[in-house]
Amino acid sequence: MTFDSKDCGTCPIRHRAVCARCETDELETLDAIKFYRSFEAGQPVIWSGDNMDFVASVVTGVASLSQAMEDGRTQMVGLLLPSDFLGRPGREFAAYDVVAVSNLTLCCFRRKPFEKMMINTPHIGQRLLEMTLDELDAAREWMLILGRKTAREKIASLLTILARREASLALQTAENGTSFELPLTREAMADYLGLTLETVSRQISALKRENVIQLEGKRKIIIPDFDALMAETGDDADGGVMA
Amino acid sequence: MTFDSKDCGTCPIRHRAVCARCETDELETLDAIKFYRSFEAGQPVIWSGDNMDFVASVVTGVASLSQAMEDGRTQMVGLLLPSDFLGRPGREFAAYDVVAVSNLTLCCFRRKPFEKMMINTPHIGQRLLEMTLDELDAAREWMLILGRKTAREKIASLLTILARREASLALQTAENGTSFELPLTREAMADYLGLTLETVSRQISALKRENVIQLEGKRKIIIPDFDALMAETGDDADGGVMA
DNA sequence: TTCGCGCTTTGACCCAGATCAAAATGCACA
DNA sequence: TGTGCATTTTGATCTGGGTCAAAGCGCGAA
Repeated sequence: MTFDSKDCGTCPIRHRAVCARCETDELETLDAIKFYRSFEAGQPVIWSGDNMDFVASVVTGVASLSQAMEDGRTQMVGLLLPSDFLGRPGREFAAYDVVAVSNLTLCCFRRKPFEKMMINTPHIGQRLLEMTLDELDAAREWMLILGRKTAREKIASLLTILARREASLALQTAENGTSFELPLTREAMADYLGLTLETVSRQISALKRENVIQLEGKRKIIIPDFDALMAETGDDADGGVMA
Repeated sequence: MTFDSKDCGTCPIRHRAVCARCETDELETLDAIKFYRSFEAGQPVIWSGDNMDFVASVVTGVASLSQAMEDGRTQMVGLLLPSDFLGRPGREFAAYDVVAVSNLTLCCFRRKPFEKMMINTPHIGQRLLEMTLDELDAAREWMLILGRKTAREKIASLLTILARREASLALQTAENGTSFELPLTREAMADYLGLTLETVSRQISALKRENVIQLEGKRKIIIPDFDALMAETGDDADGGVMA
């Protein structure tokens, strides 16, 4: 699937991506250095160490960043949803393995001209700083999950995070409980949470058995009572929303 | 200990902190909104949720950022060494507990004027973006440690990280192996690594027994063969230095 | 409609690291 | 020079989640 429209005006992530603050003329400059690339679910986008001559915004779909050890142990270190930014200005080689988790469309910018543009287009740098600070906060929440939570709390936390991000993108606060399509395989969830896929499967079964969640097929999650799920995450009762 | 000098010219972190790129006139503007604060080892700097009307650079000493769960489980999510930045422009309340791990001196900037200054002093925003991207990379390396490494690998990784940061600050590449003062208690190391303090103690004893490291007192670490320590981290043989 | 192949679930067993408990170390201060 | 307290070490035991193994699903291709 190729993303046909080159028109930022109809772009679904126009107001959230790295270009969110750009004026019309700035968008035109960006337009000259941009191109779209699409990947099918499961396809690699780039491997750690590869030369990376672009940076990009996720337009649709989900991508993962992960780190692998020589013996095969793998830890996911980033989960990129629509509007998230991929790559680092000034970095020549990819630092992580990037994989398309679902079908994926990227809006890519040639790296060199993008870096040049950042210098005299403060809007881009400002927005990128905001997004990076948000990612750092997310990484720190994730570190608490990895370091201190039980397997059950990890699963509940992941479902909570996915449900919330889903809700913030498509603003359907569902009538009868929340529900969403799970974009990750059991193995990807395990790599996210620092667990094995067997433990992920067992904990999901347990949450289902206790009716904290319901499954429709293998991939659709229904959350009858969001607070009940929250209570399983080990986090403060109040959504911990603070700043 | 109060930091007397108001003179950025003699500041030990002048060239690495958020003000690294500032010109003389910009330093003067910063000077007008800055003040120094000192904390003794073990003292809290601020608690999560507190109003935070400043941001700051660490001038000397070490501070930790951590998150606590209601039941007391604690995960460190940031370790701030000299030149590291504390706080987030635009954020009114602290998101983490900040504690002085050793005696600590901060160069604080009043938050509101600092935010205003960022708008028309691109050097500050640019430098902060760089530093934030570096922190995000560090957080992602840390996530691999938390999610996938064994206790022994975690300890070896932490010692490696501390030794490297130490080396980059004070450039003494020691004649006969590296050595450095361990700024963390066993409990702080456990909070960093997602372990218990008993496991930390046992693994350090094991590394000492096998002569991978030596201790001088409880806190001074001597690394007779840095490569031997590296081999225990589980990371790629080549320092994995890549951009 | 059956075959093959990912993905997922479930079971049996094991072990790294947690937990609980006690002793050792070391240093500030009287 | 000893007392008190925080920190660290070490030991004994327990357990959550890993490992190994074997079925269950779907679902797309033929």
